Amino acid sequence: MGILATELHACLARKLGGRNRLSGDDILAIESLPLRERHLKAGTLIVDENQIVSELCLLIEGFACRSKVTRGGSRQIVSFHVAGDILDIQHLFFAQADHNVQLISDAKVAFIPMEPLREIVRSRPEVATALWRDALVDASIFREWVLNVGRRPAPVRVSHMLCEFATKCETAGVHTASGLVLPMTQDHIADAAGLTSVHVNRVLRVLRELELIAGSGRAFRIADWAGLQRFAEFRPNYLHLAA
Amino acid sequence: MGILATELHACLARKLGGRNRLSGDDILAIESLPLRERHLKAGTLIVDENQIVSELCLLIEGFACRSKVTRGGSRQIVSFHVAGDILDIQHLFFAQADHNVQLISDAKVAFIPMEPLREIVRSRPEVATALWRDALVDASIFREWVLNVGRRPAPVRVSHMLCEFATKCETAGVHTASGLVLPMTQDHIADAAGLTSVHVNRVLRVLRELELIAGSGRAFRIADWAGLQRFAEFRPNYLHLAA
DNA sequence: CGTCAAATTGACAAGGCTCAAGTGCCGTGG
DNA sequence: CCACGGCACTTGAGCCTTGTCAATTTGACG
Repeated sequence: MGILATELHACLARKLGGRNRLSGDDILAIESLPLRERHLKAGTLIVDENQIVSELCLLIEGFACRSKVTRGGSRQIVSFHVAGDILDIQHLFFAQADHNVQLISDAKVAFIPMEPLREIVRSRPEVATALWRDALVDASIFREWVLNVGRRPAPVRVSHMLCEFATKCETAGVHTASGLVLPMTQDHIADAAGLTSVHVNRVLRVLRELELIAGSGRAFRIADWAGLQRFAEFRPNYLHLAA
Repeated sequence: MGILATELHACLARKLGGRNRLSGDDILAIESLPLRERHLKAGTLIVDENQIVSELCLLIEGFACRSKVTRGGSRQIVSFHVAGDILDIQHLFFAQADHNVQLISDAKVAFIPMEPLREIVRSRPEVATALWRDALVDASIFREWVLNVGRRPAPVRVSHMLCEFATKCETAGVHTASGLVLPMTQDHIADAAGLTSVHVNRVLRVLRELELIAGSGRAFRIADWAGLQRFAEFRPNYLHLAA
């Protein structure tokens, strides 16, 4: 395992320890997990729908998303992920995947075999609780996405998505919200918002005209963080960052 | 607790035992939970957004939904629930609610105080696992809803929703899929599908013309279950009913 | 038989999609 | 160092799905 592995374990321990009280033994158990590190290219499909999954994937560095596809072939992204996120905890219980997990940028990930993890979950309730809680936050975010995609007009919808992403990035320590540089293309944003990339482009232009964001292409930044949040009706409570 | 309480406990035990292996002690622990039964009227708000929640609610009989509301006041229903469903397990970990839970029909529910439940979760890993798994199924359904609302045209979207609801009803033993009588109004369907009730009405007419459903108003039934599933591109894998 | 909520229908408006063309950027190879 | 190719971004025109507004009908229930 060595030095490198320790860094990865630390990432996991930080993630789980953050909002939970883990004992020293809990941390030790986590650090004893075997894990396999990989550097993967942008676009790599980590989990494919219907695939049988036997490892958990932890995102150490970079960005990823989960998506589902219509029979007609249109894609819907259902979540974005940043460094520190656990990508498919559900496979602790479901062998077969019901969605895709794909890298948005080049990334560093760690794979953990399910079996030892299941053992820890059985023997260490606090660790199980920490993972469970994390999954519940995910679920809360999905609910907000249903609302966002179902009921908000495109400009608000896209802004809301940007606010959430910026907040996740800031929380993960990737960068500050106001300096946001998006790893995703307008196609990604479109697939996440349930819009076309053409329309996302137009919406971004409007946001630029409102001086909520500035710059062009992928390299834009949030020009007015408070204003964008107001416009997006963004209230981060559903991210359950506190407590 | 007596005879009546035993029936409610049985409901919970059945729900959790179904896809999990619970020991006799696990069942005993569940049956020792204090619970409070209530008969409530259609429309009752069980959980209000931002409210502090200290009890878990189990739906024994009847139908419920969870919803979120836009600043502008439009409502998005994020899930429907049938007899046997656990309505807000997330409050094991989050005191503050991030969405509403409301009854669609008159219903019988049971409230379980969180503290004894937390104790069981700490001491009985198998019970915790069963609850956790249930929450992961919920999350999977939310993902499907994001896809449904984000990427499917209205007629397919509504059909898909009907298929899911019929399947949940059948699984819960409420009635068979083909004899479905909806407890919800077209307003509910609209708020769930991210459409207007006017448009839902038009869509239902189309489905009737296609002879996928029959009857009028709320009292319609599925006329062609296989056909409706095909039309809706409904694949129940995301409900994780097996294994 | 009156009342009220839900369902139904029509006419019109609009937000977002499709199709299509063009631009800018960046990495690669000559 | 420059030319080329590819990919993402940008913009325009016209269409279509869905929303809005408003009136009417239906059905359940007291």
